[in-house]
Amino acid sequence: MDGEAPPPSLPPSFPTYVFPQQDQIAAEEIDWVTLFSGGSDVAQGGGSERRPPPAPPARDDPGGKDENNNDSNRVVRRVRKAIPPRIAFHTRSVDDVLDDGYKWRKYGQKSVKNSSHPRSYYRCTHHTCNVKKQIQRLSKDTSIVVTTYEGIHNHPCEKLMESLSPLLKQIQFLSRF
DNA sequence: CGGCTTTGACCCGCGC
DNA sequence: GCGCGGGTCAAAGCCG
Repeated sequence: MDGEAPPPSLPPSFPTYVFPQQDQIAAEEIDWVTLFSGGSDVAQGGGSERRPPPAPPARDDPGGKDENNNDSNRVVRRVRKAIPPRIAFHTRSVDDVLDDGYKWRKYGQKSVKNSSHPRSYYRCTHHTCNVKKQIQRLSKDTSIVVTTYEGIHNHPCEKLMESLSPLLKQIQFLSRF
């Protein structure tokens, strides 16, 4: 498509954070109360918010690919509408994925209704971290990328620690005197 | 060779 | 009850 409008008077590599307006982001997309009241474990794996399966329906798997109770795995992963803390913001950038310092692994992509651009699903690669994020480009303004974070990281930012480690070492060294 | 992306299939929630 | 839309899984392929 050649109708790609370049960001107006903005360096292409410099993301600009645009706070969403009320009519652009649904209110429930930002659960500030849950967010600031330490509701991070909602998105963690150890939460008790898991769907209680009293009697999991014996789904017959046509593929028969589950040899070691894949059913139970699927049952466990289904979370009842727990509404984890979510932060959605708009970013003006030519890059779909903005580098926030964390490492993400893509686990899905889906075309959504009312949008010509697919929505991408990412998950934090840290073993103990369950944070997810969705990335979608606005159909109205293709220079705007909507990033929705779900959950809170329970580990330090790798890149941040990487850049800080020399400084920390120096501080430790100096603190011995 | 290990990690990541792609992509089709599957499952669930919700509205009608 | 049914269909639609959204979210996730997992196998296969790709790449450094």
